[in-house]
Amino acid sequence: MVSTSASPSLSPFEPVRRAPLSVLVSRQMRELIVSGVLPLGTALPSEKALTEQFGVSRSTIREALRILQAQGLLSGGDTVSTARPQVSDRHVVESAALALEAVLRLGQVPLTDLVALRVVLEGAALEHAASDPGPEAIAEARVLLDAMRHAATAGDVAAFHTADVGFHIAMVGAGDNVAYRLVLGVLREAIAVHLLDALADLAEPAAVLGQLIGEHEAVLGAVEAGDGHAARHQVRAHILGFYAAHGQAGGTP
Amino acid sequence: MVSTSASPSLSPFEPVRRAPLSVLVSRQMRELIVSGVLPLGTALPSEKALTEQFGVSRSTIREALRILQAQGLLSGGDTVSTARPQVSDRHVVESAALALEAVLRLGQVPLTDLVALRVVLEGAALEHAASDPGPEAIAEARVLLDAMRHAATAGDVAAFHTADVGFHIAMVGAGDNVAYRLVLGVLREAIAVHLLDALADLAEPAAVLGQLIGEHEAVLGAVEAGDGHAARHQVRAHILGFYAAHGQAGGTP
DNA sequence: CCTTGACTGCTTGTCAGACAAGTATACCGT
DNA sequence: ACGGTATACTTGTCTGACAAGCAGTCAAGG
Repeated sequence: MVSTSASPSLSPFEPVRRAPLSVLVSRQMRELIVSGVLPLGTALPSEKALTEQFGVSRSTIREALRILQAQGLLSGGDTVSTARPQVSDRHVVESAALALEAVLRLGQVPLTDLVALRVVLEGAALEHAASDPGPEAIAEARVLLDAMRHAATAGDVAAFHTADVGFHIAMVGAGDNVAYRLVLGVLREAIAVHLLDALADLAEPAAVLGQLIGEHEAVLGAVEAGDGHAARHQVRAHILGFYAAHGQAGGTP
Repeated sequence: MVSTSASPSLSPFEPVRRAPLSVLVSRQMRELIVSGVLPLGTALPSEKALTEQFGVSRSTIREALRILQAQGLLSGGDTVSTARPQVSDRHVVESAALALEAVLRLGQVPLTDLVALRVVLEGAALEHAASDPGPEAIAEARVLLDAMRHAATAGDVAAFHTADVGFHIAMVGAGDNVAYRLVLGVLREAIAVHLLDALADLAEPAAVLGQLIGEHEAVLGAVEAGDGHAARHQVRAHILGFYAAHGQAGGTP
């Protein structure tokens, strides 16, 4: 039975607008998940079992499960299989990115605002990272820098872009602040499509990619040298410079 | 008929794992929404009509609608009514905030990291705002500051908290960068519960609230004076000071 | 003319039951 | 012990049904 204890009708003349059962069930399950009662990786019982546990029909359970999957708290939903959905948190970030992308594409947020935010955030993250860079993140960044070089010589813009995104994420991850990594991950994912458009529309790809690689090297060098100030300014110049030169391609004015 | 044209099986030996129809339908509808074919405020057709348009059964349509509601792209879902869900973007931010809150409560992000992020972000936003503060935002901030004073004298911690949150949002909104407002809104919503706990646990509420009001006044003054540097440093001190003194209450270590 | 009331649809929320396709498991023969 | 089959179970989807609420419509009565 779903507890319907919520919302005591404070104003007696307003009819009690209870939420649909499916939403109530999803909230209860959500609470079980985020409160840790159902640890990450737990496989949920079958829909029939949930039917009995919550005292509602399978349709209702299924709607609740869809809600939780959309919120990123349950795996699955992307493929049809008999595998039971698992409690997961990987898709939560993806869900947040999806939300941000929706706001973006609905035209509520100009790209320039988003870029300004990214400059501030990434600058701060790198400044923080420079004080004590994680060695494995630095190593990963170096690998991705190599990948960028190869992609540039091969003229593979898409591969370059992938490595580029990875590089920035790795650099931000070199600091140990999870919040930076999270928000910047979302930001990047939302901006990525614009960026790829801009790269694809380049008149002289080789020259631009070469310059970008140089700027990446400078950023990496500054962080390795522990010079947070320089890292911040260089990443700022790197991002703003690119958007000033090639940012108009994507379309968002 | 839902177009199943996506994902041409590139590797013929991997069985084509198509996504459930409900997910496909939700993606199509999502695309219609974010691409602007269905403008904000549009009321969706009835479920039966959608049934015919997409060539799937009502159960499938309903699951798709639940997904879109969870993503914040459709209104409704919180109350049961015959009103058709409307295309909306207000709930998208809420959805992002929900995702962030989930990550937080799952223990993936320490509160200190989040606070550090907020300091950087809010500092940058206020520095930006100081260069050209929106007068109506400033007026709103002043009203909320008054509300804080009244709440403090009345000893109403909850009201103080509400006004506090509103003040910070108004100040950030004084700059015209939508991205700052968006992300900080999400951040605040995620932090809010910790903050309220901390306020409720104060040993000497009156003194602390008084000090907070003073700090808020200083921040407002700096922005009005156009001194971005001072605004950034003051809001930084304001946030870090509070969390250093009272931040342990919420529980997240 | 305006209000009131009943009636008729239509919509959502929920349930029960059915079936296909795929998978896991148990069981059985070698 | 091992391989292969049969069975049970799971998810995805459809169909049909019913209660409750809301929007009209339309006639009766003031």
